[in-house]
Amino acid sequence: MGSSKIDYEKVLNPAQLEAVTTLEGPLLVIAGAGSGKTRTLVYRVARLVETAVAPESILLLTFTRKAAQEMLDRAVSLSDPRCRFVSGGTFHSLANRALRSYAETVGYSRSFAIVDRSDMEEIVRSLIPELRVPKGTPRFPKRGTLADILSKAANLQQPLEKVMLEEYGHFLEFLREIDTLSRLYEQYKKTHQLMDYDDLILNLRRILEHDEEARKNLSQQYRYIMVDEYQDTNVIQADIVKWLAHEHRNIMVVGDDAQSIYSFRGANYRNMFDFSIHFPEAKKVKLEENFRSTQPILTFTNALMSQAHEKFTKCLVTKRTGGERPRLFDTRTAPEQALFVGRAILERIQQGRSLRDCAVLFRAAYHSFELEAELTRQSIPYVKYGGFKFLESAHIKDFLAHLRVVVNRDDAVSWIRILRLVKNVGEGKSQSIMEWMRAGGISPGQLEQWPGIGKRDTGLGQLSRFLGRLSEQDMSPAQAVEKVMEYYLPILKERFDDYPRRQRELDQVISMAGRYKKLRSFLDDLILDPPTSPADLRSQKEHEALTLSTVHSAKGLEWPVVFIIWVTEGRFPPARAYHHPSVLEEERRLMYVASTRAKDELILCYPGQEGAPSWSGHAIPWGGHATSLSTFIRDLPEEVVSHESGSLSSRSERRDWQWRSGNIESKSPDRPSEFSPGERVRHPAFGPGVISKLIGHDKVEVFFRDVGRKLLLLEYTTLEKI
DNA sequence: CATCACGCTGTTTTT
DNA sequence: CAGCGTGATG
Repeated sequence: MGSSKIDYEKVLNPAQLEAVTTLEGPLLVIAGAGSGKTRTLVYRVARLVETAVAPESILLLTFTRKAAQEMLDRAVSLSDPRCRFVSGGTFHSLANRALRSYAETVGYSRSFAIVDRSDMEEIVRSLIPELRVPKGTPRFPKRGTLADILSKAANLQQPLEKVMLEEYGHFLEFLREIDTLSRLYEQYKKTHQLMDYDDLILNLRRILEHDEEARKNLSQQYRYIMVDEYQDTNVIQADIVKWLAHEHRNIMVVGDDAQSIYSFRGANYRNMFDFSIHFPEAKKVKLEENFRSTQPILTFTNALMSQAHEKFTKCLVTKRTGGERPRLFDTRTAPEQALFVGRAILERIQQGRSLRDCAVLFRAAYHSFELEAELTRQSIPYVKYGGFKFLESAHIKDFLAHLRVVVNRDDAVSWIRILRLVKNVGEGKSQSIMEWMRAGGISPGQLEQWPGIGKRDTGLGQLSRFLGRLSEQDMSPAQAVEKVMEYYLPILKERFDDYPRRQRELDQVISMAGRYKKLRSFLDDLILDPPTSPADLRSQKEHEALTLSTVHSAKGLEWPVVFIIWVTEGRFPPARAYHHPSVLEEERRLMYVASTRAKDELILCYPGQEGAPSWSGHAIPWGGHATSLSTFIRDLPEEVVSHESGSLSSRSERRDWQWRSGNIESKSPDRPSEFSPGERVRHPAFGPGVISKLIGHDKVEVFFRDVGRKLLLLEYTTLEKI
């Protein structure tokens, strides 16, 4: 390699070098956290391109598209601009691309639409009446749960009964109904040319299995395949890999069994073990040297994982010297935890850290609500990742639905959405209009010819003419979104009081459309690679801000200072109570992923009040168990993690947060007397109901701050009783 | 069709 | 508690 810009032997350690220079044949890389996995992939891409492999014939499958893009960008700046032409993306985007050519094989048209999770739930909702569940049946699962069950069965490729036995035992009595639902759902998708996330990969596999030509074409197109985060793939994805690499066998998979945290999606780290069964000649490489964290942090994570039941890796070690033990703080209660973290962040800033150096990680998005209120009070800027699905908020879905029906006329979900936005049209009318259109092969612009149209249905005429214009000419995505905005803005204003914010968000979506030539690619990308927050849409400029993130969204990232907050809560159903081994196992992996994000400093905290009430200040009703930080952390020895108290020192401080967080009950004699009618007061939590009780007024005006799915109350004003 | 009062129920993570 | 679904009422 005389022409190489890169001196691989110098920049890579021996294990990495082996992984990078083994270009032919199957290769399994077991890579511990922070062991330079991404680096290895990037260099391998560069190496392949340097050795005159056509970039288009390299496929890099990652967990998110962003991850693929970042790796390819790095490869470009490292070696060769042609690395830009490497195909990178997720299994889902690969499947989408393939299915746009071969959908007929699996009985679909190539113009099928993709439904996201909320669409799926909407379909399920519309099918439930057909199950004839007697009304008032107690404990029939909610649509979200039903969607979970269907999706899990699809992902695990197991019969409903088995999935329900294992994980939804409390719903077994409804097996028949759910089974029917499953069939109805499949049928619905077929008739309306819809595929959900699971169908994408399932159908890709089906094509690879049954369509010899497609298989040939695809495996010839991608001669060198790399899969990142292999521990997070499921059996279907493993099969896809198997088929794609069956002939040429140039397949490299990279993963860390300990970091498998997507079991809820059917991911199985055993795929890592099974790789050698499908590819017996596979070479194995272990990356064990950690380049990220200090040794005390790694000692902690090693201790954590040594208790795991099934594992086949590795002890993490580093050459980095020094560093402090991770610290574990018992903050007594959840509100104190928020205060504690807020303060600790400020301390780090005073010590010269930048906000960008710090991150706070947690298991579920809502766990940071209290902290967010605290950060707002302290005017600490933060960016939050994970949890709330920006794209699934009503106004965005409504807006996009108008485009989706133009691209795919059969997309019933979107049809019903936009029809119901029309005045005087609800569930009933939208359904019958749908059926009439399907039966007569009516085009969107002919909507106003619906025989059932009444004098008051002028809105239908408007919609009809609008859709007619929209589908007439071959519009660019940029023009199309402008047109939709024109039509939709009045509806938006009427339906939402907070329309200025929503309009701004729509403007951001609109601005994305300019980058696309085809409307369909624009819509597909929004579903397959959704922006995680409105902030994400703003130019990707780095903010000088603290990061808050769910552990899931923090995968692959690192920060000098990492806080982990673990919030007290119960678990449901009882069969999966917190002490259940499978829950502990899952939690342990999460904790592992979270703690291996830290470079220099790791701070864990938990509200230690055992059995503390968890939900809205009430005891957990279903007999589940409230727990503080799982015992597998608390029982770690002092040498590994220092146990400290994070409780607030002074009594007055404690009183202060107590009422600020709404913990004082209405009957409490301690009710703050500062409240007087008409006064505007800052208050961090809970809704008007609580406040009313607290202050003894039944009219309050509240001021919310939008923190995603939930609104956080910041201020309120009492109103005089009339 | 839209609105409201009432009763029931309870996890989260993402493509 | 609060979010959701249901059933009754304009």
